[in-house]
Amino acid sequence: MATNRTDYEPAAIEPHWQQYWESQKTFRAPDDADKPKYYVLDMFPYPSGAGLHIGHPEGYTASDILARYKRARGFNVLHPMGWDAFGLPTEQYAIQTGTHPTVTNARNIENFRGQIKRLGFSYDWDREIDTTDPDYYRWTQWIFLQLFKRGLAYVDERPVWWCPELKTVLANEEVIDGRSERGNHPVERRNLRQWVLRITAYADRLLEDLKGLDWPDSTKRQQEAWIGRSEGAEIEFPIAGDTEESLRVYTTRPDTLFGATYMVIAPEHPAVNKIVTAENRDAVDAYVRKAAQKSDLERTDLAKEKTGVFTGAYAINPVNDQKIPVWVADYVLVSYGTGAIMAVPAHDDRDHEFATEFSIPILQVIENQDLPEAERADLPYTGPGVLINSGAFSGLPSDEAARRITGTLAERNLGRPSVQYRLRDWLFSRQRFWGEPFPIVWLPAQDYDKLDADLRPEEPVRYTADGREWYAAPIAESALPLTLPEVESYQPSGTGESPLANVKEWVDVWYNARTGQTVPATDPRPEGDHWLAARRETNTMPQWAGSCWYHLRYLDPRNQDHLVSPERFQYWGVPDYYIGGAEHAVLHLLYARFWHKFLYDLGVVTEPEPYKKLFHQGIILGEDGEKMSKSRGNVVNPDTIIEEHGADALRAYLMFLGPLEAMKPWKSQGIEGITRFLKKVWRELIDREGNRQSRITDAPETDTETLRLLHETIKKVGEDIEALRLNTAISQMMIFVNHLQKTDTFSLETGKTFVRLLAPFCPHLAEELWERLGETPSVCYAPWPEYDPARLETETVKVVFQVNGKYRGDAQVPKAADQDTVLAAAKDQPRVATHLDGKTIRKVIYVPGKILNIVASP
RNA sequence: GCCCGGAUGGCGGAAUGGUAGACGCUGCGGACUUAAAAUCCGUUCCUUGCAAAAGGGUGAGGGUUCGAGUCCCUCUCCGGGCACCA
Repeated sequence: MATNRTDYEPAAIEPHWQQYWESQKTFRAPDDADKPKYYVLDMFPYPSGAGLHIGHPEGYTASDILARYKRARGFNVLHPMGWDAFGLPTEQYAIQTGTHPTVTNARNIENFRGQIKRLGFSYDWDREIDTTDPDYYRWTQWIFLQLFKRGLAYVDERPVWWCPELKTVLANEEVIDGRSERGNHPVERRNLRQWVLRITAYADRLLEDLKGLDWPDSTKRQQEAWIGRSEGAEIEFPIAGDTEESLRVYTTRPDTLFGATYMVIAPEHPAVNKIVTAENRDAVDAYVRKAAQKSDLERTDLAKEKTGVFTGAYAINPVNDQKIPVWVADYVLVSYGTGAIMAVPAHDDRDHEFATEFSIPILQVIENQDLPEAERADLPYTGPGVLINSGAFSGLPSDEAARRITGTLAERNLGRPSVQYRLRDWLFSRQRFWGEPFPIVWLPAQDYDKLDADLRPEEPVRYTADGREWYAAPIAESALPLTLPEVESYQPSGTGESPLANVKEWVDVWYNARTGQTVPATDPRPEGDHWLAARRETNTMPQWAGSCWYHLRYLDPRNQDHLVSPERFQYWGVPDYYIGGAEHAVLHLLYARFWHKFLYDLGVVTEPEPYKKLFHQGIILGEDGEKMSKSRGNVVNPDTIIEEHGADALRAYLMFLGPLEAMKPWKSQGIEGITRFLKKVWRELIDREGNRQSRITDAPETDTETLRLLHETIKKVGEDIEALRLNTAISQMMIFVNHLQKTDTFSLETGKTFVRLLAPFCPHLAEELWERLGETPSVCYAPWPEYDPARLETETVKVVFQVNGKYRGDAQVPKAADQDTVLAAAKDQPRVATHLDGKTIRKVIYVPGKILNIVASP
């Protein structure tokens, strides 16, 4: 079965074993195995036209090593791969060339799959999934329907990020510094009707459950910051004069309420129009218009001066009945808190800047008495302290004052404790063709009344356009998947509508108000008055949708009745290890947690978190130390490396570069060292005729040093794999092979043990050697070697001698030697003696088996 | 501005508070060869020294300790995240 090559020729042995694994289905993960399960998940790739990037095999090799190791450890390992294939590049290619995205997608997947297979990863290809496959997105749509029914999906006309270049709206998470995350195009605000998912309903749980996750700290912190929980109070400020109006503000510092010398409301705040006085209206209107035109980049640019206008209105401070002016300023965001603030210039940097700019009084109400007298009046001061100028509350520490002021206001129904989140609801619709269609139709108001109760969401979802009200109604679950129609043009309209809106024969349907079934409007209307004329939703879902739950579909990829069957989930559960890039820290990883928690609430899964253990592989830079990019011409193509050095060498080298999580540059010369190592492994085991080396004996290993090093290597490689310290695992294997090279003879058992250690890293070579050493394939299921702790022990140990902390020699001493014996041995050494000469020993520190430090002074 | 992470030879990196530089790359010297490739051996932190050895050395400065790359404080630089969220 092994190849007949006499030399190490990866180009011959790698395809051979890849075919073997494929034909034998070596990595098929049975669902009914009588073994403990282990689920290793990779972040699945977007199959771009550019093919595999070197960053893909980095993470995938690490997970593959873990998967193969766990298999050898007796686990039934689930290690799947699939395609996150909806997305803009494929659609843009379709726009440019007219090629249907399905065609491009199939071609790209074909290419990716081939590249991945050439790397020898141990995926169970029977479980391959593709988010654009109707059998897959049927369940994405199904989950959406459940969200819809439970009131977690709604439409909202709201200012959203619109990217003129991409001709679509983007989520907050997809906008970085006023530019699109994908493509780096400028974005602007537009008011559009959008689907939104109520992720904020899960904010507290998403935050709370982070604590129990075994994730990189930085990623947890990023999610924590993104959710941005803050505790404070909402306070009611009545508007002065003949009006019932009042402004509600949110503040984290109710203790500074006496220092509020003005208020600010956001330009978009609905109260602006109601409170503005006649003489100020023109100026306010102009300001509001201007603010609306500003991009958020302009609005959030810290360097710029604060702007705002006075509304002419005054509000009453509920604690002291002071009249304070109400301003409109764009430094207050309508989308956070209540869209209005009480401004305390003495104790807030931003308010201080604004008050200084517009000559508004600044009143200190907090004093930090830990500061020297001279500095206590330095403003703004934003820390805690003791209240001053605050009526009955003066003299209280700020934290206690905050509680008492909130309590007093609550009694008068003018305030209450409040928790706010920075997290906004998730903007979930895109004006694109290449995405999951929403399983939703729109009905006019009068028809919505005819809708069966079972089809109605908890709260009606509706919007108004051209004076008519439209209501959302769900398509029957049994009618899923709702597939994408054929279209003639993929060009977005640019008006905020998807290309699907142009496909009349798809959009217009007869909708059954009892069952949710639809038939095309081009067909005759079916019998019965419960068949209503309806329009399909023409937006599609964002790319994140499919990846929110893919970890579940791998468990049961062909199930036609369930997203995942309870039995399959019962056995496989959620991934034990999830490996992927840190760039998804808040996007995919937050969305997926949200959907998974929702599925948990539905009872589809019985675990509240999808990814218990997460690891981010670091970025591999180009040889010049810069990020790889086509324009720099420093891109390393995995295919080229495989041709020159083989997949095993590429895998091992990627792991050997440095710590998996670190950002590190690629060096073409470095891979030579790995190639040399693999050739050396071959040569130590195989002679020139391709047979087992004659110096390998059948007898048990007798050389104690070989045995000790072998067991040390078993221990280190195993422990390092568990911790994904794969670079040092490879170092240890190199040390071992260097040792074998120096021995005259070693046993067959020693050789076979080493091959098993090498197998997760370089599986092709390991299979080949395994068979040539007389075993039958596959090495993948050969049990992982156990190390014998007794073999690691030596009779004597090396103790380092130090005088005053400096190395002055060492000696092998019996393990149980006591301090006096070792001290005597040390003193015997001339080098130690020299440094003790003329000195008195003040102290001796002896760490058995490690070190003997003699502290001596004249 | 705030919050993280990092800084070790010519390079990638290794080191439960216990000989800093494992392993690999590169360079240099040598062996084998007609020659080359491949392979093997030696050497490769700096200074002094023929050597033995001595001194210095993990971004900078201080501290804790018998002993610090590792722990603590201050600072510099680099990378990442957040950034008017009241």
